[in-house]
Amino acid sequence: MPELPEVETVRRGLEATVVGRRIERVEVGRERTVRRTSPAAVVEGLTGATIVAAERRGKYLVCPLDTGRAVMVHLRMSGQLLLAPAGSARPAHTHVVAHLGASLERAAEELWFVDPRTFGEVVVFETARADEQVPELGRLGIDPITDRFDRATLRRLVLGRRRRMKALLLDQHVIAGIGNIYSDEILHRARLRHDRVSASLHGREVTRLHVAIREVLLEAIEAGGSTLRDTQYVDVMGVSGSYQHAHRVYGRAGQRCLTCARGTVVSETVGGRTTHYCPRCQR
DNA sequence: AAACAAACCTGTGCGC
DNA sequence: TGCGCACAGGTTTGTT
Repeated sequence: MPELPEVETVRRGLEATVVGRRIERVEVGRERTVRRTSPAAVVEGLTGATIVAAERRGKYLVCPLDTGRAVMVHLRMSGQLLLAPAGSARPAHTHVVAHLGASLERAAEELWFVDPRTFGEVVVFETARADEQVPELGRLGIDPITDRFDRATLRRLVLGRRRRMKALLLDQHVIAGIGNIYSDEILHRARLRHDRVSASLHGREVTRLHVAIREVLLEAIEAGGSTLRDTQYVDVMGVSGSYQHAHRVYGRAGQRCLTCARGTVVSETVGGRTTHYCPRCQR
């Protein structure tokens, strides 16, 4: 479910609400969620620690603690982090609960990790040993909303290999954070077909792609992400995003292309993922 | 090197 | 209304 814009929205929510607060108590209700280590490791690693920051790397959330450790959370398909008043009734599939002490601004609260499909993960790791304990963080590609992601960098990433463009955008080792919704939206804005071979892109196409990646992701963050009809994705306050109303191809199969007004949006399965595009204005 | 399928799970929406 | 099936935002692993 959540891609870079949704994870960034969650990160901002955490930054505004839980940074600086102490974790007083932790409950782990589902072993699978902490499968990397163990329930005891997560309880012991979090209890008594103060959250120092809320960071994002691609689709991963990382919160450094004041203990030399950090907690990594990946929401995968159906994970949510929700903030609630202490003692609130928990929704089904609440697998981890962190009890947060009161701060000057906020009363005592609970931070819930809710995840029906249980693909999501919570890992407490030692910052100094991140390479061995959370190796995937070190393998992530460049984050596309940072200043380092300039046109020259993208050009090198695209022209240096022969990958179909959609597969390239989805590869977290190349660019970190783009998933199925935003790859379709980005390629549509860049007017590129999903099956274009990366090394075949011309200079102007690289420029269009660079602009499209940044614009789509930044606009989606501005809108608080995309919440599809199953409302799986919400921010830490339980609020839905609104970028789904700005989608131009995702979920619009059979409908008129909003950009060229003449083509019809097509949906087909590519590499196991549903792919939407306009065959008329994407080449 | 790159493409593909399967695996991990549960919930929802659709057709009949 | 109920049932069964296809499908879903991600990532890793193993095979072609």
